Amino acid sequence: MASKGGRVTALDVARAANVSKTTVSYVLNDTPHQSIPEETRQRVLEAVRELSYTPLATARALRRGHNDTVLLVMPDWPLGRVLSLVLDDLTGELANLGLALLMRRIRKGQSLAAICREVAPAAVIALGHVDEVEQQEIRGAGIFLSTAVLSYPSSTQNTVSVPQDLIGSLQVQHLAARGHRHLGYAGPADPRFEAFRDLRISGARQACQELGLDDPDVLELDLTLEAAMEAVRHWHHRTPSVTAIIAYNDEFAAAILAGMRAAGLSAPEDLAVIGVDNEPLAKFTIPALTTIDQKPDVVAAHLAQVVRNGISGKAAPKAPRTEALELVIRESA
Amino acid sequence: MASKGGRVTALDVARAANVSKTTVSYVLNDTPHQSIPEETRQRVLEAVRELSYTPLATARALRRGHNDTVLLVMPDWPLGRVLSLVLDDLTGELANLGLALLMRRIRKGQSLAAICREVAPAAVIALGHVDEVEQQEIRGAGIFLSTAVLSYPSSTQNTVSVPQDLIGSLQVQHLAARGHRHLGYAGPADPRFEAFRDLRISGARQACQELGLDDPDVLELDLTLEAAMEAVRHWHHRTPSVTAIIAYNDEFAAAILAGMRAAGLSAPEDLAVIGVDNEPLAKFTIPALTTIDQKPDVVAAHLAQVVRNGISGKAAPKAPRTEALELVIRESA
DNA sequence: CTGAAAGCGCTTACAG
DNA sequence: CTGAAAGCGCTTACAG
Repeated sequence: MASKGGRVTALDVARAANVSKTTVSYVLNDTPHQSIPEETRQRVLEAVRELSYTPLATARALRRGHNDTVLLVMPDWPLGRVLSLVLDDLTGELANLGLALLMRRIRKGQSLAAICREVAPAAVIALGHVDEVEQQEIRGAGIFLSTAVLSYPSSTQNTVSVPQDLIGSLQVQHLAARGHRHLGYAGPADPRFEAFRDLRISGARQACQELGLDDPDVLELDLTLEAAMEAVRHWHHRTPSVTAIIAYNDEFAAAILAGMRAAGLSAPEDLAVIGVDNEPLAKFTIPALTTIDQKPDVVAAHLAQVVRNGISGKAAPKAPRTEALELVIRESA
Repeated sequence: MASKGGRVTALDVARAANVSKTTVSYVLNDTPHQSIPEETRQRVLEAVRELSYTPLATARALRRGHNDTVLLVMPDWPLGRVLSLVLDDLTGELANLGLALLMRRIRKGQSLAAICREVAPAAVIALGHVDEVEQQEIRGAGIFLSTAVLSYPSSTQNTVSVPQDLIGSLQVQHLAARGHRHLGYAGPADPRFEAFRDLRISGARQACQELGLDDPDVLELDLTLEAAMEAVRHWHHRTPSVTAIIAYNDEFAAAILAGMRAAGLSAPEDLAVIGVDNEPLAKFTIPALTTIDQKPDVVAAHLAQVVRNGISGKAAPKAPRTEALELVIRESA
């Protein structure tokens, strides 16, 4: 069946259908401004089916100048729960656009532009910061869109950012609404979380200012029961004593809850606690954890929309701010 | 600089270095059995640097017959924590082999073989079952290796399976060692978890038989406090009363713990509980959760090894069984 | 040691 | 309405 080497090519289909490769291509791509008689069309499709022909993506990509992938470039970040869920949804959204997700880790010092030149994707989603020069280079190099930066304040064009600062401020707003005036912040020391942490803390700080609260008492701690107990004691015995804790995420929140219990305190009376992420276990902590859900489906849908618009040259859609975030009130605060 | 269209090609480099494209390619690929004088070599590399030349992956792929990606095909499974971690590690491992991970969702009825023909990846990792015919087709179609099936009993060639049945049996073994004779099983009703759940349950069943325990009392429940309370009451009031619960994962385990607390029971005295996954919050439940950790790094390393061997035509390495699993003993069982 | 040339499988002006 | 031909940018026998 195949001409040689086993692979079925457009030429094989053309022969079988008694047309030229050109016609095969026109039919398969629904090329506009071509009028192909239904009868011919059917003959081609029949041959395609008959021979189980699948166009080779690399050949098409070489010709077109770019392939049907969205390159996702990840720095050394741990692939956390929320990001995983976003990617999960995103693969589905992109599939609807005929695109697959190509994941690549990028190491410090590697040039994103070089990777883009190599891969020639339809679009790029870069996690983390991309400097102006590289952005220029990428946008200039191909016609392809380069989009997105997760988690950073939206400084640049086509930036998708999950508003980390807003997370911090939502946490504070909820605690303030519950009457808390003196807040503590429990976050990680690990530099890999730095970017996220600093944005969240700064959002919290700003909200405190706006609401006339004290600046939160920030503590960096390890995720151990001992560290949590110590932190809890520190906050509880301070003057004026801290009455509510903003946790970097549910993990820290759960640690604080466990630390409180070990220290003989109970939430939310002695100390209220609010987390971030709405981890699956969060509703089963005791007391059940109040937290901020970053809606992965909203983020993924927006990301896909940005890519779609970018590829077709349209302006980026308005980024969700509060829409991507949901306060989940349970018992801990 | 570039000949036209903006893109710098091997020809531009060749001109700049005063050699032919052939030589450029030889230098860049370290083609064996070629003896290129150091001086020429340097001249080429210098030109490459000068022009910021990056070979176009699609062109190379077209020529070679396959590209430098590993196609990861996912069925409709939710991308859970463990799988995310595996993928996270895997991207790093594959990067070391010069491969990127291409994620594609596959819908029921879509032909995996067709996707492979389209993408022409260096290797395929298919999650879920792939029938024999398609396996043949994929292996036959290209020279590329098709590998892996997560979670299924290793029936076929090149199969990587995280031994789900072993998870169930490890859970039972631990509970039995603690003196429990009458066990309950708490699992999901959602059919998307069916494959995993059934394997885990069957592993648990088998272990019970081998150890002379009763068959576990399996309950399917929703992840709500109410459902958990009801289940707890059911097990507690049964005759003979169940004394330990095997949970499908930490989420179910945490639900059971919360249900127990709501029902006035305490773990592990009234009912011991063991989970699976070692979720980040698991060490902060009260009491801290005993669980089975599926070591994502071990699984990822093995997966990468399978791919590496497959590509170079070597036999698949022995699959980890117990090595990929670790019993994490805390307080709940 | 080096280069001219073929060819991987597509798409798309262009000519009829 | 249809096809012959060029060309996307590589790699690799092959010939010198």
